[in-house]
Amino acid sequence: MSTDATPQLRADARRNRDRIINAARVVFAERGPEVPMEEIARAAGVGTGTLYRRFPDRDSLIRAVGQHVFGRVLDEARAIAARESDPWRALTEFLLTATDMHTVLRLSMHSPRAREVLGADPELTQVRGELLSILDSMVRAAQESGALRADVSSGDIAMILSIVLQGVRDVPDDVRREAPARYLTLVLDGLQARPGTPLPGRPVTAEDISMARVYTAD
Amino acid sequence: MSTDATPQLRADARRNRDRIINAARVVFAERGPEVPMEEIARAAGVGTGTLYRRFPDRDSLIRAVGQHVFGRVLDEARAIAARESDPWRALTEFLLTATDMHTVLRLSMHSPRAREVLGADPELTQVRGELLSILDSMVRAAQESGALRADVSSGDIAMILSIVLQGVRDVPDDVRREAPARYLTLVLDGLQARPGTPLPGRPVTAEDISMARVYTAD
Amino acid sequence: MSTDATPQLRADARRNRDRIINAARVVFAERGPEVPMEEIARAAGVGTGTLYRRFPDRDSLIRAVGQHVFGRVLDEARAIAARESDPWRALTEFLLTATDMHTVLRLSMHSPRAREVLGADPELTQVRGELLSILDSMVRAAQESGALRADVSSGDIAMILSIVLQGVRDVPDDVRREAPARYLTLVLDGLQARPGTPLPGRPVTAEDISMARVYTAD
Amino acid sequence: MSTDATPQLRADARRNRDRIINAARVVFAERGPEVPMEEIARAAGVGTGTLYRRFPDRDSLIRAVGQHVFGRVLDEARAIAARESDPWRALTEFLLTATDMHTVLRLSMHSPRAREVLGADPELTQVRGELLSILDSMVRAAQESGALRADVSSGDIAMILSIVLQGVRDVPDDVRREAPARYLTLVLDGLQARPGTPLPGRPVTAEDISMARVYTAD
DNA sequence: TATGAATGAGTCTTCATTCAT
DNA sequence: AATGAATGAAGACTCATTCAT
Repeated sequence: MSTDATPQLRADARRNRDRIINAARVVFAERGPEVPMEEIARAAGVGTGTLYRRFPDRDSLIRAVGQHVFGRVLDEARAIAARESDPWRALTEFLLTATDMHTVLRLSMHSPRAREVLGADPELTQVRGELLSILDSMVRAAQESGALRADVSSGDIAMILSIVLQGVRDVPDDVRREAPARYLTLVLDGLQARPGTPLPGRPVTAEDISMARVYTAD
Repeated sequence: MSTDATPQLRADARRNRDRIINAARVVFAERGPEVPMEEIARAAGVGTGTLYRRFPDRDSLIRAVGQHVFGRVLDEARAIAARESDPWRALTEFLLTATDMHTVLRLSMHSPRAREVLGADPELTQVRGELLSILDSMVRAAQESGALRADVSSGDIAMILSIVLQGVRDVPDDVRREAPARYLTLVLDGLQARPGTPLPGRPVTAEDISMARVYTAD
Repeated sequence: MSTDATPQLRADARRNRDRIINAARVVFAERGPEVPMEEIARAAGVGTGTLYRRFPDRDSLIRAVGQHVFGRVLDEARAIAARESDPWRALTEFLLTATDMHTVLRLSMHSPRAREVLGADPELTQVRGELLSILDSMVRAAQESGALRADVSSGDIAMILSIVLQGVRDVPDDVRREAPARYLTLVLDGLQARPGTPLPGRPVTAEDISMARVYTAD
Repeated sequence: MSTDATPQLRADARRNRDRIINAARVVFAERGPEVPMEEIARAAGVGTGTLYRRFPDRDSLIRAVGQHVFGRVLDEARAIAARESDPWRALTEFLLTATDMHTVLRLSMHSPRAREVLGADPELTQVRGELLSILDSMVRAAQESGALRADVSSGDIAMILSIVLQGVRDVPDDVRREAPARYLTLVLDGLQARPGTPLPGRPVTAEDISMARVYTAD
């Protein structure tokens, strides 16, 4: 975990904090970010009072969940960048790994409320920046190696990832589980097209989306 | 418009109904499907009493918006099917047209609540069925013509469409406007790959998603 | 009534507004300014929703009660100033009238909360300013006529009034009812003492208490 | 100190108890008697657990503060009665001393809650009784000596004291500090008026206020 | 014993829906 | 028929008090 803003905490309090974040992650995913706080408390096995002691309001809980998840993605991105020398494989692996890891986030973060809150969090903004910077390196390397078409930029990739991560619902379980990887693979084929169909619009750079929430396309 | 559940209505009442649906479409898009009803009434320029006379509760308003938008997509799909003889062009055009037409819907329908309501509406279910059937014909024809790779099915296409329609936020205006067409084009390149990378999972058929809400991947 | 910030209101809404202010005046007096809002609503014979529609939070209700009561005192002060030519009688009458009229306020306004809220209200600040200015004229005239000792100023009078208006509790009803007039009369005797005992401290002017809440000494 | 309900206590526990009472006295004065218990604990430099070990609930803490302060007034009253032979000077000195000593109490005790709790405490009732009895002697002696007007009784004096002790706020510091002595002096001048203006109401006796809380006119 | 974490009842406040005007 | 006021149930949040560390 890359981010950790809570220095010292009694062992039991620490444990509760973790349980709450995990419960919130799951419950937000299932019921949206407006679920009654009591539901989250119940899922975490604590009283509402404990929930509020740890997170003084809903927004701060949303922030904590966001930081938790983004921190994990960042760790993963760093590991892949360090380990994988082939540029196309690094990019591919990163996208698929992120997909695999964060089925959750794509569900958690759908709401104007969540977007606003996360967008205003400086800690999260920084993590997102680092993530984009790693992605940018991967994209450039893959283009230099000739594996990736030239008319896209790292912002495009981030957006595609975020879009695909939205996921689908109300389909058979196996379909839902496979969907992100399946459609990401399809897009990756499109990204290798040489020459591909001319793309409408212009390449979207990392700067373009520095104001965006990478994984929260909506 | 294909669907219309409210046959006779005085002219002014009719006008109110339309204003409300349009206001709701916009306000749902901007503020999510949980906006206070009063806000919708205000946007429509009517009192809450009038809103409730026309739509007895929030769900019925959500349904009406859904029917309105789906109806327009269906009309368009029929027109394209009738007009376009080249299968790949028909498919492409349909997807891009749907993209263009429904920036709105993708914003409106993100919530467990909306999903449930729309999923339970028989009228909407039927429209969706017709839409899927048209899409299915287009997909088969495109595969027979050799333009479309064989390891996907019409359910895949519907899901991809629904995913891309989710759209993005917090990016420059031109980027947001172009995003659906841009990434759909990219996917279409992937869909033409011969041979493409083997896709994980299995083809998703129209049956698979008959329980799904095509445009509400969330 | 001197202050009225609420222009047009449907007849029934107006009636409810008045009932709420009156109920709040009484209930604040009896139970302090932290009574559950529901209690006030019940006393006014309305639902909590109505209460909140009219006064979006507790503070705005406190403000409304304060304005209501102060407005009535101001009206009375003006009437006395216009009617009474003898300076000492004017002062005396004003103090006793205020006493008589506002048994209520002295009970309503005891709390840091109430003080803060009322102190921050510009409308109320202005009414208080006018009141002080009228009182100041009365005090100067009474001193010029020789009826009032010279070592006090209008701020002193306002403070004394506010102190006496605090009232007492847990005493027989007749005692409580008479207390303000009785002790004010006693003070008035002290105010006529020529020469009186030298007073510790210095005369308190209207400026000194322009930051104070005249009737809310604590 | 006249009253002490907690005989044996380890030195450090004793120290904690005192710190808590003093902190409560101050914090009640500043923030009213409904301040969160945690705030009092913090001001005393202890944990809430310690606070509750010493005082099982808020009421018992209010009682302890009341006993503490009243005890000190009683000690003072006894000393004055023993030391001062001139009746008017004894009365005057007592009133001004009480004023000087208890700026605090007048702030602490403004709330229905506090009143009720203190009124129900037998220990406090007894202290108050002794205090009234001393005051009664002083009043009678002063009237017999001719220094004090005859149309008042000891209950009046107690009430006046309690009223003046309420104090004022939001005025310059020097004014607030001097206010009780200044206005008590004014009243004392009124109390010497021979003949004074006829007072409305009737003399208030010690019996009349035996149910009252001397210092808690509110 | 001192601490501060956990609990949950009590209030405040919002807003979907009903109803008087 | 249209309006906007009234209602009250639902959910957020606070804090007195209890309890594990």
